[in-house]
Amino acid sequence: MAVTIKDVSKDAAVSIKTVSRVINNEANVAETTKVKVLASVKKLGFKPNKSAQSLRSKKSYMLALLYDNPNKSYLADVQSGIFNACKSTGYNLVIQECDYKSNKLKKDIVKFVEDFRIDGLIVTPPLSDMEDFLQNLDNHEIEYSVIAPSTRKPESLHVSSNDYEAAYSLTSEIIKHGHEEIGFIKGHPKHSASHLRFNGFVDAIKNNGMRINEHWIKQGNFSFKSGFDAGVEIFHSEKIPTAIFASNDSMAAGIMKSAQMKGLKVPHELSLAGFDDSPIAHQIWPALTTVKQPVEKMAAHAAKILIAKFDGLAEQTKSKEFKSELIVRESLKTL
Amino acid sequence: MAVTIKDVSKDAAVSIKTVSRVINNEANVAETTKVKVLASVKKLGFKPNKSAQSLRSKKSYMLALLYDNPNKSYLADVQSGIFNACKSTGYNLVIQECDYKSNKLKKDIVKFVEDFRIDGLIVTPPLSDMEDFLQNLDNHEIEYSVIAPSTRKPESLHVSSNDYEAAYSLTSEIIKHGHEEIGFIKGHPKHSASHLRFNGFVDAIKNNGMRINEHWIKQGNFSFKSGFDAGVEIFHSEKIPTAIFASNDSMAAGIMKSAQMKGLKVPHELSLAGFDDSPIAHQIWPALTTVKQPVEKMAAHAAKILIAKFDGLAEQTKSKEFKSELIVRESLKTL
DNA sequence: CACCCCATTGATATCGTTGTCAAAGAACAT
DNA sequence: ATGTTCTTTGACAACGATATCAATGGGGTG
Repeated sequence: MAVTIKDVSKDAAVSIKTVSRVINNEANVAETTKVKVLASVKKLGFKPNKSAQSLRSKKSYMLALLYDNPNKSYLADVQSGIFNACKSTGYNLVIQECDYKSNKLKKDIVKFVEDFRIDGLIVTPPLSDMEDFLQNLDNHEIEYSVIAPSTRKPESLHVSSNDYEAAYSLTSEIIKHGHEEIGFIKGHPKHSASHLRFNGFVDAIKNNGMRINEHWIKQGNFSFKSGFDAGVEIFHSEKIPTAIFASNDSMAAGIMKSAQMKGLKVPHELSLAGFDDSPIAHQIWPALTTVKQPVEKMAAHAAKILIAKFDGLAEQTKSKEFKSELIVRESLKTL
Repeated sequence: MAVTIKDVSKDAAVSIKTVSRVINNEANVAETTKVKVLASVKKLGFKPNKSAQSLRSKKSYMLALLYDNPNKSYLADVQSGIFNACKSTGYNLVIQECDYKSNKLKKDIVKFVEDFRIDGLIVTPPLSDMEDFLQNLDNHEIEYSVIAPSTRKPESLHVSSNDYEAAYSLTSEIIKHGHEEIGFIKGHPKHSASHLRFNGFVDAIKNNGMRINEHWIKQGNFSFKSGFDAGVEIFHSEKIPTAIFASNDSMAAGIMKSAQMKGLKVPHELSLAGFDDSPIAHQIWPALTTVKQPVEKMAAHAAKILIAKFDGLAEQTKSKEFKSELIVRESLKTL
């Protein structure tokens, strides 16, 4: 039924092995032979049988995405990016949900990789920030690529974003709008992005000669509820800030809810900013000023550098930092 | 390195083929032999090599999820459900984004299935509502399971939800809250759920002896923007309803935005209801009254019935209708 | 011209499973 | 006791690719 290498080899009048060489891009194949074989491949519509390749070559052609992140829209974007990157390469993706708090995690993942013969992992926050977890993968010689790691060893495969700079410029933007009393809601403490964003905020405040009011700095965990709770706390105090920068959009939405319940008008009485540009950022009113990261592109690149390494093309596709984009919307008012 | 059938066969002192029979649950294996083999399998931690199985048996052990639905949270839930169902079975999932409007769709999907040797498809709305598309799969003898199909042939594999009944009871609930002037935003016309929900609304209105005001019935397409636009239109007219039922939460959120921009207070001056219980439903204020469908469970079941068919267990796992749950939140006010 | 080297190619074994088919033994009917 | 059928088991081929290693031949060197 299906076209096999054998059919191609007959059509091109070469040996099976030569066809194999061509489709695997091996060296030492004469250019004329290559052209001939590729013509036959195209003519017959040949697609190598993944199972046979995998069985013989011991590669599974499967990547796994490791995540423990309740943000569905982030997950969807990451997946979408990886799938697109895989599409043309013959690799497949499986998704593996994790529990970063589990003490069996390290063992479980090693077992998972061995059981399913996964070729490589793509690791997302907060797992990407757990040094011992990554070290364990190294120890077991498991290949992986990291999205937004806390430390970026030059030899590791990773993609990162400029969280610090983005938080710095968003904060500067808020200041430019005339705000001097600004609150901040920190993200999940296990995510390195939380610290980068906070540091960006702090430095922007200081470099503008302003001071931080500790009462307006609250610990959140990226969830809507944590933002809501932080808002309730802040609005309970006698003096409230004129603007609040939340480390992500969900928390900003939470604050907005608590503000609206308190009768505070956004942005007239309180300006708000988030981070991520999740769908919710423009599905509430007023729409959130935020920072958009190219999550899909980052994820795609994370997959690409991993695959490039497998295919021996590591030189062409390297770790990279992506730039975020500031999006100013209605929730930020000029004082 | 890895444990193979051969190792197990030696340990259990039977032939390779007998081990194969046991792990595939084939008939005609003596009970004592079976026990013996399973003990060895467990002892050695044997896991069959998927590639070898696949190569020999011509099955890929891969399912594909077909979707063309911009709702990320819905997609995430569907995926999550399917992955969970696959986990214990040895099947894998690949995700395939489609364009339901493409005239090459039918051909593309057939090619996709053949190229990747996909064992079966899981089809989501709106593809699940395209009769000719499904018919084409039948013609090519491609196995599939449908989520929320418009017509439910008894012999087809599908899972459905009680959209009509849920819309009927949500509408009744709104009426019970004292509303007599109720608007409705229809969903995407290609989704059968849109019509089911609308019919449920219409019948509830009529059975309560009330009348429909055509000016308050607007066509949407499930997007936030279509809800927003519908809201703008409705609020532009001289008389506005006391409540609006949108066919999903995104559109309800869109209406809420347009209401708030118009200065209308929800729920004091306008009650709102959505459908789906997406994250946004409780991330805006006031939180939306809505209907929660067990999307994850439905998707898991869709995968299960498909896999059951492959494994010859079709009798045990059948097509099924799932019940939705009414969730009343702040956006619905008693008049 | 003889020699060696390297680029190119192919014959054959092999990956780990399942399919095919036949054999052995148990159970049952005649 | 004999033939027939059914259950249980195993030997061996096969799936479709890649790995290994040897063969071929053109080009360079002394």
